[in-house]
Amino acid sequence: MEAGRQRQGRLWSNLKEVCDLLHIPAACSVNSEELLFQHVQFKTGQRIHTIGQIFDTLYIVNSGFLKTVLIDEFGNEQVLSFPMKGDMLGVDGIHTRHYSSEAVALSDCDVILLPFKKLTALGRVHPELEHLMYGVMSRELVREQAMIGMLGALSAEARVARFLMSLAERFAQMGYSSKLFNLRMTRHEIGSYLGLTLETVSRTLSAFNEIGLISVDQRTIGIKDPEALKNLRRLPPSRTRAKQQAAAKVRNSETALATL
Amino acid sequence: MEAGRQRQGRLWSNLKEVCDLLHIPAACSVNSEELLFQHVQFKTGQRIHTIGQIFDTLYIVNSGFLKTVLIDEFGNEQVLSFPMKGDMLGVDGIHTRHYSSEAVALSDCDVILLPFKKLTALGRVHPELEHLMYGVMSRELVREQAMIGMLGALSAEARVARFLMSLAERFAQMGYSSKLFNLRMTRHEIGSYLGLTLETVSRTLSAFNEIGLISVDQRTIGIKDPEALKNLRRLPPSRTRAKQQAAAKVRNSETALATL
DNA sequence: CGGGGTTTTGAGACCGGTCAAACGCCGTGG
DNA sequence: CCACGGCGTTTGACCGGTCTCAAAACCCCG
Repeated sequence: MEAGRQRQGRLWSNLKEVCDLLHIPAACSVNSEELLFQHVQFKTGQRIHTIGQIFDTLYIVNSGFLKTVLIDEFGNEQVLSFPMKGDMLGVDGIHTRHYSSEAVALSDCDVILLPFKKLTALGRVHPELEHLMYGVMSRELVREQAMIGMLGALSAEARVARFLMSLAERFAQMGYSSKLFNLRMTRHEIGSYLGLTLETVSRTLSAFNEIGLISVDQRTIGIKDPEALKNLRRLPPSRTRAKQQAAAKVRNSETALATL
Repeated sequence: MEAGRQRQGRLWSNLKEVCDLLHIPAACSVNSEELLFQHVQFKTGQRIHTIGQIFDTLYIVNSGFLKTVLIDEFGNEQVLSFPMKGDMLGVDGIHTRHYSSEAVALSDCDVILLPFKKLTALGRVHPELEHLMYGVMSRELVREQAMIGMLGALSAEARVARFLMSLAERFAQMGYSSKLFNLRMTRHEIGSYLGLTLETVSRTLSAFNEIGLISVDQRTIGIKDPEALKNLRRLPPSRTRAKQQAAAKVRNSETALATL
């Protein structure tokens, strides 16, 4: 079972490498050379896990691009996220012991397996690791909250603009260009992710292109005016503002944490 | 510091009571009579925590109704959830050490404080508790995923219908009537939660009332045709179905978990 | 060179948002 | 006790952003 990490070219990672991948500077007091996590490769179109499948492992993306989807009672896909390097998959399976979403590779991928049992056992020995787990799950939760906020309040154009900028940021983080990159997903998948139709996505991209905010050539996107994209908003709630700006002032008055 | 649970009428809970509240049949091997968690009361309108405030404790609702909201750069509120008995608050604060949302009491509330440090320390001693934590966070994540799916794919009527049914279920769980209950939130808050305007919410409720699906009297809602409400959908994606039903068949072919 | 999937673009319909007015509920104070 | 005012709700009329349906162009790959 103990393997030399390099067998068949990069098949195992130690704890430190996993932490680095998650962007969590875990104080690795662990001399973790001997506890290794297996890598698995997936080809484009393959599924990492499916809905209803028994949960027993979490996944971390080491390279490649995927999507996670919900499938409703009619077989309609709802895209939930586009995980890439450093993202964790499978957390939704913990609660019911079954994955509640499906993860599909949009490109050839390299994924690290984290057997959940093993992980929790380790967490008990190494508190930083446990904390790391909570942190990753919390991060995921915050991301989804932002998503809900976006779906609930922004116009189509604003959603597409933010989507592009968040992609640009991710690519920058990974060391790629944030000015020029390739979309790994179809317009349909983008639309599903953003709560829009593929036609609306396409039209919006064309419009951005016209105005000179971006350049579009099939799935190649060039970001030409990041600031404009970042600040692009539509005025879906316009009347509610005055009231809530007033409320914002009052908000800072008392936080009412009662007697602790 | 050690107190007799009944001081000032029900101010402390032990671990077992907390587990029960979360509907998690935690194998309480813990003789938890001596480790107690404090209750705190909040009056209508008070905030349990605010955005940016330093995170150090999680909360469990023991009684009452609240809302959690995001506030965007213009002061607009986006309602994220309506927590009630048994729900956990504050998980979003773990990642950045600051709460990323704000929790407000919609009625007088009784809330249990779970100091996070204390909790994780306990988790190390009692594995079931640790597992419980993961479970609750995962549950929350699944709930938000469902929310995203709803916002991304359902019509206004379907959203309102589902909202009413999910409320009915919650009330049933808590032992109240699922056929007749009071909304604790305004139309505006419902609209924000569902990604709609308050007018649309109002109109939709009126329409349901006309058709005889529900009865509406201010904030008192009577559920008259649960089945119809449960099955109510609109056909926003109609063309995409054929394709994806076909895909659903293929899906079961091979799950591609590679060589484990 | 052909064929399936993806993308673009157009024309039209409709859902849901916007703006506006009136009503009801309720606590406050004259 | 009633008048008042604030807030939440309802309802109407209108408008516009997105979806729908359709057709054509494009790309990739065999």
